[in-house]
Amino acid sequence: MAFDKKNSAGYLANHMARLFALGLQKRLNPTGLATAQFMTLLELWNKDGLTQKQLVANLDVEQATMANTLARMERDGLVRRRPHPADARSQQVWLTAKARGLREAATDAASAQNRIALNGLSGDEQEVFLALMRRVIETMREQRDQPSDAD
Amino acid sequence: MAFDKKNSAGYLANHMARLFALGLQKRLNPTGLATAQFMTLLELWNKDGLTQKQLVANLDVEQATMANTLARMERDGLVRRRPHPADARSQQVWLTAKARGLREAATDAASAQNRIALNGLSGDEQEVFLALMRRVIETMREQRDQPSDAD
DNA sequence: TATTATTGCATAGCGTGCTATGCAATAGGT
DNA sequence: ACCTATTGCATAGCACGCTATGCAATAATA
Repeated sequence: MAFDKKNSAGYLANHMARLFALGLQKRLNPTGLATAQFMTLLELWNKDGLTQKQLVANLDVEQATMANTLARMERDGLVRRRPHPADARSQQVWLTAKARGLREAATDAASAQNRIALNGLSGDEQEVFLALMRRVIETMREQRDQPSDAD
Repeated sequence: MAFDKKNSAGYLANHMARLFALGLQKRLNPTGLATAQFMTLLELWNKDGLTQKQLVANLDVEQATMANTLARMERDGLVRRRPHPADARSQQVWLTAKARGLREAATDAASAQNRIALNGLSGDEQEVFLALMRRVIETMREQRDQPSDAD
């Protein structure tokens, strides 16, 4: 029996994530935000002045990825980076007024995308679906963080 | 109530897909394949000599994305593109012996990644999970393909 | 048949993810 | 105090997704 993509969790996850990203991208268009910028803003709206290291930990992306995202956000006038008062290696990331003003429109866009994507599922099914994704994510994170057979 | 990423299907889908991609990438390393190359090979192992247009339709990616993936695959000696006998605009994509020889190792790698990712779910839960993803994908595809308010 | 529209593909440019690497600042060990 | 480790970040290079655009071949139409 050949490998069947329609029964492959990874294949479906990739396809689904691409569709989510496209939909969100389109809905975020009026705000001028890109998807990774929105993800980062979610953290900063919640707590301003985080360091790059904290953002990396919260969002589970690589440090280099976050450095580039922050550079684009600074270019676009969404954040400013200021030296950390206690550690000259580190910087704190602070929102601009512009970024603070985009919160409602952006979260509305994301909520709309989620609502529409899950439109075909009952309330119970939606809960089950989120819970299953959280469990699969946790499994893969543990797997990743346990090299088990390090050289 | 603030937007909560842990209850956002899109956020979870993105995180999950990144973890799947990383895991698959690592397992595919011995074969030298990249993830999009593997996805494309899945189609060609099943039916050789497809056109770029057919690959685009089967994998639901943009034409330009597939053109670049095929260029990298040709560079890596996985496929050759030959003119279509009936339409000079089109090309057929043919596997090399090298690509044919990678089938088992690559599909084993993907199966292992899927197995480990779903390790924490019961057999029933795995079926439910796949079915829910398929439904959400279908919902978003329909949404995307219905511009509804075209200009 | 000549003109126009469509189709199939390539290329450019960019966002977002990764690994690998380098550098400056801090922390630790002698 | 010095030397070495580690830590925080930036940069380079690449894969892979997207949109926008251009070109050549085919199809459709007047």
